[in-house]
Amino acid sequence: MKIDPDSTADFSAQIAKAIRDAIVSGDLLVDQRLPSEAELADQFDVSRPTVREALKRLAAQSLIRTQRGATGGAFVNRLRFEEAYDQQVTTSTLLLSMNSVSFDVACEARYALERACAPLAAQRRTPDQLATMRAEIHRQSQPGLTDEAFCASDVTLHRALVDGAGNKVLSYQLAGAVEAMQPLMNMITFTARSREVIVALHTDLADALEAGDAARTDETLLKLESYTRELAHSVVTARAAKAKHQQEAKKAKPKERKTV
Amino acid sequence: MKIDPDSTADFSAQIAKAIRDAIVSGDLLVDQRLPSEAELADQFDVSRPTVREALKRLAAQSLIRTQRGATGGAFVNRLRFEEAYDQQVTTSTLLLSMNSVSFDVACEARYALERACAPLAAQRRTPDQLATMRAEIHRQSQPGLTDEAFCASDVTLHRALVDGAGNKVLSYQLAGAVEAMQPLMNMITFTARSREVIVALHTDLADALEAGDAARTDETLLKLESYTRELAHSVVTARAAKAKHQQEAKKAKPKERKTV
DNA sequence: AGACATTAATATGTATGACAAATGAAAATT
DNA sequence: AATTTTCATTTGTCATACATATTAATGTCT
Repeated sequence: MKIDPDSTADFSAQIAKAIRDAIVSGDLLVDQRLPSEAELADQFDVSRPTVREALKRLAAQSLIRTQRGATGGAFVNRLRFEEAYDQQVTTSTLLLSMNSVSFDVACEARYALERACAPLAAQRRTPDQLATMRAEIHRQSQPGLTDEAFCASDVTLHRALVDGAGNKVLSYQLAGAVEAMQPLMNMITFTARSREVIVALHTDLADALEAGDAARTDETLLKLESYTRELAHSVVTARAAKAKHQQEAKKAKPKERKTV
Repeated sequence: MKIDPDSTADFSAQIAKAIRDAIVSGDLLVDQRLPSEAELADQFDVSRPTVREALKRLAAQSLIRTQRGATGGAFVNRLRFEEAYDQQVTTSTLLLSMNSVSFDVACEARYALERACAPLAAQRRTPDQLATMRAEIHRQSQPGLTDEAFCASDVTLHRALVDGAGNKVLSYQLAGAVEAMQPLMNMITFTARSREVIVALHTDLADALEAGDAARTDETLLKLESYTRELAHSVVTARAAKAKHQQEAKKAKPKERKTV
């Protein structure tokens, strides 16, 4: 194992890549122990801090875990779905917030993916998952609920729907899409009227799933999607109108400064 | 900013988490410069190597980028879809290979997701994307193609289908699902007959997309899924039969050792 | 004055050496 | 035989130094 001193990349990045490739290619197996930091430093002909930086990079991706002590060291980590979830969610959340993804695009993606689960969920959803959905629907109908709590409950309900498909890979792939939407959803102010509509649709959704009716599930999701987009749109136009109003007021009395 | 010396987690992990939270919460904005390593070391009351390990963790997740020189430092990185793709693909690939996910489960997830794109793609696919699909279909009909090249072409074709939905979020979410399947697909040996069938189905798929026929696109994808699963199943049973045969042969002549 | 070379300052990248702390295995003791 | 002690190994952390890249300021020459 050697690295290229002329490469533009850092040594630690090159070393991390070399080890990562070895893991992905199956050269290093799960739970297998890597050489100690000192040995790696020898092999790659770099210092120990440099090796450590490389190992921390891999640890950040959950590719290895480290253990102190006599029989310790760095071990190839069995990547679990739960760990992968978390990374997916943060990555997806940042992707949406940093790339000015419109609400419509994100919403379309989310419901397209959920609808992909619908037929499977109608067929396989467990009583437990159905109960989770009913419980969340009940919570959503409570009057005192904050908008954030309402959105969080919405995410839980939709996660139950996705998990209802009984396919771990599907659940994993959709976790990001569903949860990453939450910050965008949180920007919506839910009126009593809109909550009522959403709860009704959620109830339809649970009913359709309980009946094992894939077509009705799909229809309900379509309705939910269009209603959600309507809601978001009305929020956006309301904000724009408000901003315009404030701007005109400012023009009329230019002497007044911000009192925020 | 302070860290907990009594925590079980490494200092570098704690510092990475603190900075990551600041980025995710919007406390640190895109392209904003972090304090220098020396300043961070002061603020967190740790040494510079420890700060560097934390920064390398964040760099591994593409959350920051670093630049050398007088005006250099660590900057909050705008997470691009392309970078996120790569991480998604490696993560998904490892998830599948390390958790003994069955071909059926992965295949089901993949086609469920692709079918979610189908109606959108039928409506929006660009001529360019259609041309890509046609070109790959043509390549797949070449006789000299290796199995690996055939699978790679398959991935390219399906990526074009997914991208045809014209939704970046959707494309990103599905990149992992589609590409992560390739190693599993590579295990299939394609006979001339099976390639013929697949190419025919791919042609149907392109035709349906060209006609903007969502229903036919969906049907074709369903056929492709069931055929793919049939193929995989036949491979598995063939292997099992072969293994059984070899085992019996071994039993008959126990003196023979492995000659591999 | 303007163009170019020099220097200095700042930051990351890397190396060296040291010590602390955790951990398990071997050795010593009861 | 069971328990305690010792010890070797390995990661975690620190301090310091130097190399290198990059920019800004400075100086020099035409």
